[in-house]
Amino acid sequence: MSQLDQILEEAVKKNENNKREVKNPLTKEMIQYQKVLESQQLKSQINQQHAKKEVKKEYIVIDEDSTDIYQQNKIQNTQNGSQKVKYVDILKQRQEEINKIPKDLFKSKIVIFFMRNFDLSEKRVKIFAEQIKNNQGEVYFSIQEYFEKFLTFYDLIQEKNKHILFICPDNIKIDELRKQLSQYSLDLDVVINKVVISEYLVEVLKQKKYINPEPYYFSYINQLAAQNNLFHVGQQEEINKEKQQIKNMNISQSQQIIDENSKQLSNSKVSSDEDSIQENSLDLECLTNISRDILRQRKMKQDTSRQKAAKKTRYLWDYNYDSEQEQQISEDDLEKSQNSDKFVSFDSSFEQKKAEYADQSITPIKLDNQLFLSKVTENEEISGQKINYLTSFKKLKRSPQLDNKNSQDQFLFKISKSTIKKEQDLIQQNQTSPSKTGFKNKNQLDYFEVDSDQEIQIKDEQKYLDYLDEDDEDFSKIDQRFITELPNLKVEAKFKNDQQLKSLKKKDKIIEIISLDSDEDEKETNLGQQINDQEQPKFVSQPNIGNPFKPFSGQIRRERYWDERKDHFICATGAPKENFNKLITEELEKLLKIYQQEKDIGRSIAYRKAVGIIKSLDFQIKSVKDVQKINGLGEKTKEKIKEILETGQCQRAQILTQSERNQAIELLSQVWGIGPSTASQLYERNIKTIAELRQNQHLLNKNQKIGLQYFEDLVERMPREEATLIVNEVIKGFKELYPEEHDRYDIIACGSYRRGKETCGDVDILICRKDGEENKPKKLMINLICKLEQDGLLIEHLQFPRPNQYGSETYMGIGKLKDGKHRRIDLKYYPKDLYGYALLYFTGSDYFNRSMRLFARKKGYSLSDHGLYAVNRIDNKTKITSSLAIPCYTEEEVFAALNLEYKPPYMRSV
DNA sequence: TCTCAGTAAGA
DNA sequence: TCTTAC
DNA sequence: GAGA
Ligand SMILES: O=c1ccn([C@H]2C[C@H](O)[C@@H](COP(=O)(O)OP(=O)(O)OP(=O)(O)O)O2)c(=O)[nH]1
Ligand SMILES: [Mg+2]
Repeated sequence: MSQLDQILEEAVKKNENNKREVKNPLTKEMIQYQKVLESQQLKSQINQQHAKKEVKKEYIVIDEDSTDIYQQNKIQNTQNGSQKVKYVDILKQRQEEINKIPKDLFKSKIVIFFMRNFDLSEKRVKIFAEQIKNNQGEVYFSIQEYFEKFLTFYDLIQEKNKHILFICPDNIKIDELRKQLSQYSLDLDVVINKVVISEYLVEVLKQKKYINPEPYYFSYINQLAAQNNLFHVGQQEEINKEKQQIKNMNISQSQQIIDENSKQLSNSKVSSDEDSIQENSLDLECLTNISRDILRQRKMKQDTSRQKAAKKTRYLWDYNYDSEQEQQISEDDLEKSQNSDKFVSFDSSFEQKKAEYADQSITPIKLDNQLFLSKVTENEEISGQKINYLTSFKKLKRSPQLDNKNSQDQFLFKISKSTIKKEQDLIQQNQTSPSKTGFKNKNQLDYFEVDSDQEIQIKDEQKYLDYLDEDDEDFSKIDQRFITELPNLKVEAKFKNDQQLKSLKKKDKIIEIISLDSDEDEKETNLGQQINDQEQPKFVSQPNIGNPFKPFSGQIRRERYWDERKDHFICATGAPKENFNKLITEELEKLLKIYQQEKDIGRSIAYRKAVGIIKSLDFQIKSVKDVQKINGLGEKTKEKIKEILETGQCQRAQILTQSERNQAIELLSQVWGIGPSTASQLYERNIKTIAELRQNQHLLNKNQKIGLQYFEDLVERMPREEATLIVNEVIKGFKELYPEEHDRYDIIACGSYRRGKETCGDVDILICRKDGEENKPKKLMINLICKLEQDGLLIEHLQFPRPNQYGSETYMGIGKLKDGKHRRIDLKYYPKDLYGYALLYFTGSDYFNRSMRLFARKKGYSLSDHGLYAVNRIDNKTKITSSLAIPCYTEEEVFAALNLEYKPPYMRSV
C-alpha cells in the first residue's frame, strides 16, 4: 500500500468516525473557523499595541501577495548599499513547511480540488498544486475543467486507471457532484477513485507532521519577527524584554487557542439522542446543515454588528454630542503631549505601507464634529476648478486617559503635537487650512487617538470638498428643509430611575414625560412580550430644541452623482402592469427561493434584483442580446436566461427544486411563522409534510400552531373582491365604534390591493388620523380589534398592537367573512405626520421599498416608515443621523424629496 | 473586499 | 441572539 | 451573484 493510500484511508476513516458526532455543531470546520477568528483578534490586539506605541516595530511581512514588490525593492535596497527596511519572509517559511510533504506523495496523480476551507487555504492549495504538477501529476479546479480533457467517454474511463482524487471541503459538494454527473448518466465511482474531505486530509497530514498550521496564523509572524531582532526600542534591555514578552505572549496565546480547541473537540463528541435522526439518512443532511450553520453564523455576525451600531447612533446625535462644550487646553498640557505620530499597520500589503512611510501629509481633520486623521490631495482639478480634497482618513476615538477625569473634560481631544504644528504653520502662512480642523487657536489641543489602523478610503462620489463648488450654494435651501420640525409628535419616556432622567436633563434637552396610563383592564389585555427595563428610555420624538441639522459636506455632489445613476434603481423606473417574461421570472424565482432557504443573502438579493429588473421590462426577451447591457444582470444570470430561452427551463433550478429536502422545506415554510431555519430543523426530525407536522405540534410555538391550524386557507391568495369585502367590514366596524369621529381617520387598504393586483395574499389596512394626535382615543387599535372580534371578523390574533417610539401601532391577525375562508389581516395605525412615509411603506412592494431605501441610503438619507432622515455615514459602523425628519406629508413629497418621479401604486409591483 | 432596507416582535 | 415577519 |  502506498503512502498516499494510507493517508487517504485514514482520512476516510476519520470522516466516517465523525459522522456520528455531527449533531453537535462544534465540528472541526467550525473550530478551524474559530481559530482563525481568534487569531484575527490577537492580530488586532497587537495592532492596537503597535498603534499605542507600546511596541514598536519596523519590518514588513513578505507573503504571497507582495513578492513582486519585494523583489523590486530588494534590488533597489542592495543597489543603494544599505537595507532600509527589514523583512519577515513568511513566504520562505511557508515554502519550507510545505516542502516537508514527501515530494512524490501525489506523483502521477490526477487531483481535482474543490476549495472552500480554512485549513487547506488557497495559498496552500496553490503550493500543493505546483508540487503535483512538478511530479507528473495533473490538477483541476472543477469537474468540468477535468472533462474538457476528453473527447470520448472511453478516454474518460481509461483515465481512471490513474489515481484520480477529488478533494473538497464538505459533503455538499459531493452531493452536487453526484447530481452533475448523473446529468451525463455517469456514476461517481466510474469517474473518480477517491473523494476526500479536505478537512480530514489536512488532519491526517498534520498528524503525520507533514504540515504545520502555524505559518498561516498571525502569531507565527510575530514570533518570527521577535526571533529575528526585528523589534526596535531605544534601550537594549528593553528590546530583549519586549522581544521575550511578545514571544511568550504569542506562543502562550496561540497554544491556548489550540488547547481550547482540542478540548472543545473532545467535548463535542456527543451521543446523538434517539429522537433526532435516523442513522441512514443522517450523513449528508447533517453535514449540509452544519455548513449552512457556519455560513449563517458568519453572516449573522456582520448583520448584528451593523444593527447595533445603527441603534446607538441616534442617541449619539441627540444626547451625547454637544459642540459647545469643547474645552480649551493650557500651554502646559500642550508641552506634555508626546511627539510621535507614525502609524504603521501591521499586515497590510507592501505598497500600502510604502505609501504610509512616504506620506508626511497626515493632518487632523474635523468632519461633522468627528475628528479624523486625513490625507489631503492638493490641487486636483475637479470640474474645472483646482481644489483640495480629502482622499482618506483614519477615525479617531477618545483617549482612555480622559476617562478618569471629571465629566467636564469629556470633550477634550488629543492629537500629536507635530500634526497640530503643521496645521498651525499653514494658518500662520495665511493659507486657508487644507483640512477642516478649525484650529485657529494654537492653545487648542485635542486628546484623541487613532481608533484603528484601517484607513477609510473615500469613494469618488463622496469626496469631501474643502471649498464649496458652484452647486454648494444650494446648501442654504437644504438647511431650510432640515430644520423644519415635525409637529404634533409627543415625547414619551419611561425611566428605570430618576438618575437617568437627571442625566438627560443635564444636557439641556427638554423632554416632556408622559406617564404611561395604567388603566385597570390593561393587565387583562395580552399586549405581547414585556419590554425589558434596561432598554428604556425610548423616545417618541426628538428633543424640541435639537441641533439644527447642518448639511454634510459633499452632499450636493453625492446627490448629483446618484441622480445621474437613478435608472439603476427599480424605484425610479417602475414596472408595467403586465409581466412579459413570466417564464424567465418564474424559473429565476425558483432559484431565488432556494437561496433564501439557504440564507445566502448575497445571492438572494442578486436574484431578487434580476427578477425585479426583468419584471420591469416592457417587452418580451427574445434573445440574450435584448438584455446585454442592463445593469444588474451579470454573466451568470444571462447564461441562465439564455438556457431558459433555449430549453424552457433552468437545469440548476430544476435539480434543486426536485430534491426532497428543498421541496419539504419549501412546503413547511409556507406555514405562517415557520421560516427556512425551523423548516430545516423539522426536516431533520423527519417531518416532511403538513400532516406529519400536525402530529408533532409540540415543536411549534403559539403563532406557528395558529398558522398550521389554518394552513390550507392561508396558503391560498384571495380574489380582490373578497379583500374589498373585508376592508368594508373593517370600515363598517370602525364607523360603528366611533360614530362621531370616524371621518377624522383615513382608512386605506394597502399592499397588493392598493397596487391593483387581482389576487391578494392578505389584507393590509392602514389607519391614519387626519388631525392632531392629542384627540386620538388611547386604545383606538385595541378597541377596534375587540369590536371586529365581536363582529366575528377577527378569529385569531398573532400580534397585538403596542405603541412604539413613533406612535405607530401594528396588529396582525387572522379573520374571515361569513362563509369565507380564513385570511390574514394586518392593521396598522400611524400618526398624521407619518402618513406619507407609512402609506409608501405599506403599499410596497417589498422589493420596491428596498430599492427606494437603497437609493435614499446612497444619497445620504435613511428612509423608513417613520421618516426620511439625513444621515452621514462615516463608515460601516458609524453614522450620524439627523434627529429631525425631512417633512413629507404625502407619498408624492417623499418621491420629490429624493428627486424621483412619482410612481402610482400599480407601477410598484416589482 | 465590501455591500446588499429598515424595523419590530417572540422565544 | 436567533428567527420570523411586514 | 453583481457592482464598485
Ligand atoms: O419585507 C417586506 C415585506 C413587506 N413590506 C411592505 C410592502 C408590502 O406591500 C407591505 C405589505 O406586506 P405583504 O406581505 O402583505 O405584501 P403585499 O405586497 O401586500 O403582497 P401580498 O399580496 O402577498 O399580501 O409591507 C416591506 O416593506 N418589506
Ligand atoms: Mg398584502
